[in-house]
Amino acid sequence: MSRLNLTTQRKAILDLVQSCEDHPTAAEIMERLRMKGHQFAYGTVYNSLRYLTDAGLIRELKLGETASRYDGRTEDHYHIVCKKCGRVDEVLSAPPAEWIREVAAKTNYDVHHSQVVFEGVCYSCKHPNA
Amino acid sequence: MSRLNLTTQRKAILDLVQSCEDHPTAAEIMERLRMKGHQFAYGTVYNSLRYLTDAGLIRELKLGETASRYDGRTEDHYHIVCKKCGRVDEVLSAPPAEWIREVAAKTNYDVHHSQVVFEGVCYSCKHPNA
DNA sequence: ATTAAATTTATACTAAGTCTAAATACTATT
DNA sequence: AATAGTATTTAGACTTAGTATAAATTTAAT
Ligand SMILES: [Mn+2]
Ligand SMILES: [Mn+2]
Ligand SMILES: [Zn+2]
Ligand SMILES: [Zn+2]
Repeated sequence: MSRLNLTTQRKAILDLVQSCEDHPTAAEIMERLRMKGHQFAYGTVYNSLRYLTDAGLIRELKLGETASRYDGRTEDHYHIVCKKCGRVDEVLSAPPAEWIREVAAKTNYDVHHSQVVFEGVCYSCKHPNA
Repeated sequence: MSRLNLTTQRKAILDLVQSCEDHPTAAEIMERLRMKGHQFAYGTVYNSLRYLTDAGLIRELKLGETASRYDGRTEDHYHIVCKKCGRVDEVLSAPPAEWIREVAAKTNYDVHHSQVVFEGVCYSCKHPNA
């Protein structure tokens, strides 16, 4: 509940993640920071990503790969992973509220949140002809 | 496409996973095997779990925790994790086909599969009075 | 200017899982 | 049954992603 403290490092990392069209891993973020001339300590990148995630300014995605990915979009949305090329796209339609209610009723849980990862084959991989 | 070869180790691990009411991690599986008097090499447990998963006899669950969990139920179903106590329960209702079709249409993917993990608070954690 | 608190840095460490090479166990063939 | 060939297990080294620690630096407060 302490107020937001955006240091140079945190600001640079936030800017970078927000500017991404994709969903980079921590390693990719470090690489891109280096390309922009920044040189932050390894641990600082991880600390900052956690800080920014906790502050709600970015999102951490666990898509079942070995490494987390990060997302500058903070509104609720989901992802779809191409099992051919690995690209990750946005899924903006939410699961129907009716289904969530059904799950809550059947499991006796208060359902707070759902993480959905679709898997499939993307358009480009489906049509390999340029 | 080679035929199934259930060695002593693989059979013991399969039996154990199928007998579980819960969704144990590899470490928990090793622990339980040891309790039953088995003593398999660390790597063998991992190899066997992969083998059995590839053969479709068990399922690997990636619920966003640090370690994979394993599931003797092979029919399609989902999971809900209690953020208070960590327990993992089954979710047997499938996402509406209509929603999947919508996602496929909007993303231009062939959607093969979806991984859904709900998060919430379980009944016992909601009602802490015995 | 002094002190205190927060952050960064470098580096050590942990946890989960994979890889490798030797030893062992199966299978098929003679 | 002996032999050779293939598959599996084993022990242990290694990898990857991330966390923890302690000293150095920065920032904020008095
Ligand atoms: Mn996204
Ligand atoms: Mn299950
Ligand atoms: Zn693709
Ligand atoms: Zn609970």
